[in-house]
Amino acid sequence: MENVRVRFAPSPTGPLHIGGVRTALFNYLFAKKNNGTFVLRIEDTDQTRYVDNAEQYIIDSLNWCGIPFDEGPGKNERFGPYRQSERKDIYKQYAEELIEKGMAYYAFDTAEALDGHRKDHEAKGKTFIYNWHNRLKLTNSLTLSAEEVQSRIANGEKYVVRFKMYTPDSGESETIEATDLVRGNVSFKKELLDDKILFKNDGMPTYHLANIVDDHMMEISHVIRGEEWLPSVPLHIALYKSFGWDVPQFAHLPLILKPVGKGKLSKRDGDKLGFPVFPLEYKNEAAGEVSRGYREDGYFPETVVNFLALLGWNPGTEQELFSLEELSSVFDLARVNKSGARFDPDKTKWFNQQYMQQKPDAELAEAFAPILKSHGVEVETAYVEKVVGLIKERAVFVQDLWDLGNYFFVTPAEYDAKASKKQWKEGTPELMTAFINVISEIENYTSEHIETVVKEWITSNEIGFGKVMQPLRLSLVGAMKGPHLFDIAEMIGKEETIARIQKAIDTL
RNA sequence: GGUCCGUUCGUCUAGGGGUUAGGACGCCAGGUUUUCAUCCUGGUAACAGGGGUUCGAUUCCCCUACGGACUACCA
Repeated sequence: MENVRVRFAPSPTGPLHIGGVRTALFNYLFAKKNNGTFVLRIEDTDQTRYVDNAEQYIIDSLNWCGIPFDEGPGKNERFGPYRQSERKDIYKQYAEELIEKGMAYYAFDTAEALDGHRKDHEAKGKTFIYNWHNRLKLTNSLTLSAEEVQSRIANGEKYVVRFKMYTPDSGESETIEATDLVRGNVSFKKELLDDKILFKNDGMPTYHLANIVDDHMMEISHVIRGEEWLPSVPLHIALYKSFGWDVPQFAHLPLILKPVGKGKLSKRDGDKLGFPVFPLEYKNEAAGEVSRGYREDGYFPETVVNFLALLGWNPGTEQELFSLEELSSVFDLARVNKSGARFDPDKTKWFNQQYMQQKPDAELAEAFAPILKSHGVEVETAYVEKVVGLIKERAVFVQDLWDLGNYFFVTPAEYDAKASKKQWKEGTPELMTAFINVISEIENYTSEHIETVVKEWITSNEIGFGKVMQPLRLSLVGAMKGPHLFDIAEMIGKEETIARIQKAIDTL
């Protein structure tokens, strides 16, 4: 494909939702697959919803996921600026161009007046649409004289610019056909479409105008975005054609739905069901709220990328674990699903567990270090790495490591009640006391050697493995869990082994 | 209400005119591990409904139902 340029164009109105991250990811993958360019454009035309730190949050999120933009604010500004608020002056001339061509018009109707019309129609069981049906009954440059329009504008009266979507009997086609790379052919009847506002009375363009002007100027070849934009495709196509511009290819991605119930995934679902819906933790200073993030919850960026990629897309093979590089080479819009995908928190955990197993011990040990520190544990990195190697197969998150392996660092403070009752029976204290003597004699205190000696002792004394091993595990670990017992013994050392057994005898 | 889009195990999905409808997550059972987990093996479970077309439909067409998006001077 020649010169693929795609863009991710979020609105800085708050933290980037996981669905937005997926849109960004699919754009990124499509760009990489086709040797294209991934552009970030900030669509901040709504001044009332602007949130100050949102843009930085978006950029940080993309970077954390490992899908940085090639071109955007402050980076390779070939077609900059990339914030629509900084491109404000560009849009007005295009709105005016359309007016001159007779394809758009000034409208002076107030929001209140329009609201009134909508309510009146609703009361009669009809729907008010500002289009060919009504436009000649309203206050605009189609119904007002040129002088009147000029004087109103000269007097500073607020106005908007509306697009003349369709006029019956004008010889134009009655439908707009579009080809969507995900959905195939879609068709819209123009007579049902409304005369969308292109330019707002605050001097800012609406999304629709700014979007197509920028996509054209930035030479965007493929528009890959959420399904919520599908209904505006006819407007956008009409707009491109009005300007005489090439229409980019469209691909509308299916939505990500709630794990249970109706509708699309929202922040509330995360709060309710206990999983993040944002890539990074987000603090809303104004509301005094903190939204959890995948990063802070212990998910790896690889996990997030992997599960997001498989939400609405599949490779057509049975492979499920993909690195970003692999995705970049196999991704294909033709294999994107049409229907919405329910989000499954369980499966995301499974992905994290898979990546946990793949991660080198050194990397996990580094991530584990702050947690150890918070528990007042300070040990050599090499020791932590060994521990991590022994217990990571039980972990889903880095923070699980402490619960799974604290006994490698501290003496058990208490013993699992159920296990104690079951494993610590009459005669056990005496047996364990004798066992201490056996341990004390061992010179070469390695896992393998301890095992040989202990097994020999158990066999020759006809004691039974369970009678020794179970209480021993309880003594060393405090519960019936953990890796190979003699590995633990070696790790904590002979003295500590003996001390723990003695403590168990004294306590239980 | 209107417009547009969609519908295969509980969930993510493969498949596609003749298949024992495949995989993954979850769940259940067994095995391994003298513990737990991992791992292995097996099991559970689906073509929304009704009409066509056809020798034959889950697959193609239509209708219905259901789900979703949009219907702002928000994106």
